[in-house]
Amino acid sequence: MTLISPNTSLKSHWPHSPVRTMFFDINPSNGVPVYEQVTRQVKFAIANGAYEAGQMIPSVREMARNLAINPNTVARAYRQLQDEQVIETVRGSGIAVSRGAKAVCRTDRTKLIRARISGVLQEAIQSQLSVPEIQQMVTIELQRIAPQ
Amino acid sequence: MTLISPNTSLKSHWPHSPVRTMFFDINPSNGVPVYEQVTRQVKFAIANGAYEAGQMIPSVREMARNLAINPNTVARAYRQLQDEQVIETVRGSGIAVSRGAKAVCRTDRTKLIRARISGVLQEAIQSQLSVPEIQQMVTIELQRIAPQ
DNA sequence: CTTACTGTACTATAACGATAGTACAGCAGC
DNA sequence: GCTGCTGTACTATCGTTATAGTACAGTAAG
Repeated sequence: MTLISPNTSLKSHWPHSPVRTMFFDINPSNGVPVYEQVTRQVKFAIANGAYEAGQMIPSVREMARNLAINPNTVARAYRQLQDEQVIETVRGSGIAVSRGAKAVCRTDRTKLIRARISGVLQEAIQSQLSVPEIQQMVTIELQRIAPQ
Repeated sequence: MTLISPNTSLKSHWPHSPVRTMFFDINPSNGVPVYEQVTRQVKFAIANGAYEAGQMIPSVREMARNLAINPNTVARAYRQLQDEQVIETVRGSGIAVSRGAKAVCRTDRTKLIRARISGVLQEAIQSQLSVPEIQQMVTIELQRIAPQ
């Protein structure tokens, strides 16, 4: 888990939001490509309001340093986010969150999580575990992860 | 989804179980390596009793043909299962399910599914979705996958 | 013995993800 | 103008996964 603060030392062509902090968690041996983990977590951060529209996000090199990954990997993630209109580049200055980003990211977040849940449940059903067994596993694990 | 019948045309040094059928589902673009999908599903089949101890499982080449994948990939999966003592090779004849396999596979199945569920739930929590939201998603998807 | 199947062991190739390093154009601040 | 940052665009290398093809030793059945 890495602590990341949005970059506020540079001006964009939009007004800035107040400083926020965001937690990122990259797992290189996860099966999920690192660049996808980055795009996903930036989207989640925007969905949560950790990054507001117009705000600058950490530079490619800074993000790479913080996550202990290669700048090229971050650049690839940012390129993808840019293709999806989530962020806009201000050449020479940095990268800013787009205007409509929050709504898009909230939708994407729900879709992504729902798809993952669906996949796991399919796998569980296919492995011949009973529905009550699966429900119990979910309940116990959820209790363990998010107590109370 | 591919229908696979256990190979009963060959004799092993153990008595045979009656013929069973087993469903395999390989997704090449899943993020999960194909050879791992094969090992996992063979384990699940043994856990379910679809393959009993002493019974011969489909040959490398037959499995590859049925799943439309490369024989080398199947061989790699079988090698891994052999390392884990789940199957034993009878050179020239084929591959048989080991004696203690079922218990091992049942344990492994539970561990694997539990780990996947835990991972997804962690991701959901980390993405700032609320516990009730997650519970609702699980309920709905489970209902959709395994109705009634 | 011959034939046809087994598992196993290579080599080679391709695709993809990730890293390392270099380079260049644009902007901010001094 | 100079310095230091920014994004972007390469090239090269490495490891993993998957495929294709070939080869060889062992077994079963005729």
